[in-house]
Amino acid sequence: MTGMTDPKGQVTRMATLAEVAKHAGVSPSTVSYVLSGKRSISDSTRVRVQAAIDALGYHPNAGARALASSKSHIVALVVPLRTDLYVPVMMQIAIAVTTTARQYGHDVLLITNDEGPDGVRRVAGSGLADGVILMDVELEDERVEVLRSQGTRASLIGLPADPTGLSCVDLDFAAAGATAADHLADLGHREIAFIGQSEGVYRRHTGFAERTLAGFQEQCRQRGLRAVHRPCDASFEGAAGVLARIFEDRPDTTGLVVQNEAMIAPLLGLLRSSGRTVPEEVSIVAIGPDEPVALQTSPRLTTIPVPAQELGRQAVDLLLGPDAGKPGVTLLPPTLSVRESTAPAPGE
Amino acid sequence: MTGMTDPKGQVTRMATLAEVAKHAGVSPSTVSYVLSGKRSISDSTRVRVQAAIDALGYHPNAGARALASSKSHIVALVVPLRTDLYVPVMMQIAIAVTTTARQYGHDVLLITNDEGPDGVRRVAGSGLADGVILMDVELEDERVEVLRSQGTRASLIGLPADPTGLSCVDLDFAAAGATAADHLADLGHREIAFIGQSEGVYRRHTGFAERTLAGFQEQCRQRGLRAVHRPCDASFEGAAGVLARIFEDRPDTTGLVVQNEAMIAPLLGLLRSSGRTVPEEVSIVAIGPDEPVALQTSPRLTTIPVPAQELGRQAVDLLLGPDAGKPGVTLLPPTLSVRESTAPAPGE
DNA sequence: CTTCGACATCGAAGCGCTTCGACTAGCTCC
DNA sequence: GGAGCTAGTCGAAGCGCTTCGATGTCGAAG
Repeated sequence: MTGMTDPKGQVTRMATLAEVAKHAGVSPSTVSYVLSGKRSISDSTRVRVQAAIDALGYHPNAGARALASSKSHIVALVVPLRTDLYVPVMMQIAIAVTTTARQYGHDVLLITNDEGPDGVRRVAGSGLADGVILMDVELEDERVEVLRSQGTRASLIGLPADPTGLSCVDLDFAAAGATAADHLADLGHREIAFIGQSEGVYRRHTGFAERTLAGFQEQCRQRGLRAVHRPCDASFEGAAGVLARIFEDRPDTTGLVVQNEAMIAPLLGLLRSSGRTVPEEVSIVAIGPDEPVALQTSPRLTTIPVPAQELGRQAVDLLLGPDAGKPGVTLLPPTLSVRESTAPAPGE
Repeated sequence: MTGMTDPKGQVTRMATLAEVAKHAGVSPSTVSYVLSGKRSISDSTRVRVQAAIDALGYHPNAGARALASSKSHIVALVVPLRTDLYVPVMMQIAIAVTTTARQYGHDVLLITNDEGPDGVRRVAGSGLADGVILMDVELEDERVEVLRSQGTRASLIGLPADPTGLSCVDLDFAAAGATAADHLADLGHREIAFIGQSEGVYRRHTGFAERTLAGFQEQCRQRGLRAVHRPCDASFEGAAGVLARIFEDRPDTTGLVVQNEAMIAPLLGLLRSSGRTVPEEVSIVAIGPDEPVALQTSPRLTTIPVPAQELGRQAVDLLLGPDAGKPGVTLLPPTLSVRESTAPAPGE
């Protein structure tokens, strides 16, 4: 950041507020108040100051501003390093967070989880960020403890075991699981299978996977469906093995609920090549993928999408919005987009 | 950032360097030199200061540090909003950039392109970032002009039309296109098709697409292959249409080069259901996807991967490394991973 | 015609850090 | 034995901004 080049190509020092003040013939504090609007300013001076700002190409210095006001106007977004969760959804959330934060005049600092809880400590402790948004929250999450003990402003995308005192937002995955079961039950399916995330995800107690499963199983019970759950690794072989086992164990299975976005394409391929048509013989509900993926397949998928954009937006609102800091859990209701991968059970 | 809670749960103000100095019985400047290592310090004081730091849980204040040193230790990463480029690759780059930057003691600020060139102007002009990394660089890119005129430290992932004075790194896409052609030629294919990005990508003159195509076509000419190029939208119908047209126009086509990651799965599905086996009847080389995708398909894909991780790492090295600031273009040589989607042409 | 508040502006005191001399020992070297 | 070092430390001057009184003006209220 050496400075700007003037029309002659000379590098000039960056303009300061004091210079703007001199150029406009007012005191520095007046310029500051013009910028912040924290005190009333006459139209005439406001115009003059604005002109000076434009003339000098002035940008307030972020460091100085942060020091003086002890507000950095930065939020930290902690993203998982892992690649076993659906990447496009992460990206969508990250982008939604960034654009929403900009609307509050904030920027977003990207923190990867390889620093673990220390990343949060560092960023909050140094005043680099005014607040923290955590993605991929686990049930027992060290980072959450750090946030609590530092009194850091934060909002979580996902639910820890104990959300006391925290702002959280997430899809209501239990309801999503139940909705999927309901949809298949309504179509007359009686024997269905749930193809989930890889074992590791369940072992890590990433809440969403367990909540989905619980909601699904409970609803199956209530609707009298026979259901099995199969974790599934993100590989073609994984999908093939799981699928084969399902139809071996329960040849009459006619409905599949899939919560493993990466496996959708392989599954469809496998079903097709094993001669089972979708949706005539097997119906599929996908939990997780958003529009793009669902529409790229053939047949188009009936889905319960993760509202990535909305999650990102709300996380920022919770952090910076009018009633920021009020703890509470926001669960977004799932929506079912019925497309072409589900149909009445055979013989219905 | 209210502060820390002490063992009794009281919120305490954050420790300052001055307090650390007092606690250690030295002057503030000494503490600063301990932290920065810019002057020699006796072991005994170093130890005492370190003890004070630990005791008080001191973290230097980022804003003050930035103001005093006019270095923010932040780099801005400008990511495209668009979703028509391969998202996982972007994400991998972003993560590689972040972890590499941390090794240089820097953090990463995420800027989305919805601000356009102004985002770059703002971040550089305010001293928020020490440098900028641009992704998805277009041939004529406004942001590049801003960087030039502000004299901002920057490195680009991708190549603008005129890279004079800039540090750039990218995959050698021309070589990648040539390598793909070569591989198919070596296997005896004579009639091949290039399935590319959506028309929009070519229209925007995103350099990589054009460079790939040029390298591919040139090599086809030299090897005496008949080749056609077909842009392809990211939808199932798009893929279906393109594929149908290819085999209508040139029924003897036996090789496909695909530079459109999202379309790989649909294409494989379509080929299978149209009764063309891969690789016995049709060989496929994919340019772009990295490991995960290539291994999730069946058959596993022969690919020329985009070395996302390496691109991210090098972009940061170019920005912060030992000989930062030296302009120049780094083109990474493509690698061909031969897997199961390519085989000798039928009848060879 | 005072008195009071609202409005508009200024001055100065920091915010917490870096950094540049300056200073003190304790050496070496001739 | 004084000149010239180097290593180790300190003090003070900012970096560019925000913010809190203080000050001056003017019209409305009494």
